[in-house]
Amino acid sequence: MRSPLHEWTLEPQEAMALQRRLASRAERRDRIDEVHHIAGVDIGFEDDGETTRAAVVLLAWPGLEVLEEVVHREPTRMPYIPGLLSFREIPAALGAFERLSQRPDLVMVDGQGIAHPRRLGVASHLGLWLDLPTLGVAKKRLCGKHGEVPAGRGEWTPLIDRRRDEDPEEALMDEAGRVIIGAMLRSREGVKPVIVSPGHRISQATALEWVIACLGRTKLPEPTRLADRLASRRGKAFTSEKRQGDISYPSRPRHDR
DNA sequence: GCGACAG
DNA sequence: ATCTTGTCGC
Repeated sequence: MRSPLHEWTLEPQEAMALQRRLASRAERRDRIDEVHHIAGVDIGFEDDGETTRAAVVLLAWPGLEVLEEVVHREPTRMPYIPGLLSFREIPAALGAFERLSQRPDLVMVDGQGIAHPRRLGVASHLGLWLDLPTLGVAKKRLCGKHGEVPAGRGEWTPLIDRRRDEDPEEALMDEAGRVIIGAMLRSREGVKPVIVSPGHRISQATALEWVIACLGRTKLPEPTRLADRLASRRGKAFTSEKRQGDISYPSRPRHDR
């Protein structure tokens, strides 16, 4: 997948064309080895968006202890355009992964996997570049429809979309020819559901299983929650470079997100 | 033509 | 995403 021809600064039209080509290579079937390490990824911005800050947290499975964390900063290359998010966030994410001492067996990304108009959300795109199993955990919907989401923790409802650039071999379709692109998961009672969708080398069912397995008492699963905190300016004063081992964080009263 | 629109 | 204080509830 790694190709020097893949420019990260592209015109919207070119970026969309590239997404269509890459989407056909994103696998929706499980191709995961034994999971011992799970990584959480999230991106933040500084200086009015001039700088992109990528955070990666490596956790042990089972146990979810934090083994390593990396924060990487670099100049932002593209503006935010709905549907083209990966081109803006992935370069920095790759920089952070290069500094990680070991490759995880599964990566959880803040954003969509295939729950995307062209079936290539940031989680899918990143998975192709890293050639690792990835899944997306998003807080908001990009496309697709769904019914009411059950109230109980761990319950979910499928996120359905009309058929678009689908690969009949991999797509999960219903009798009406529509596609299941993700799941609206109630990760916590009384809180808006998160959207879980496969990124690369993982199925919808397995993606959901892993997210549920990594759920704590908060809305976001541990990998994404920790990466989110690290990438957010909340951790700014404490995330100068890279740290390892057991780390204690200053706990501030927060309620959501 | 009129909304919707990840982070 | 980011800018921001207090406030409500487990």
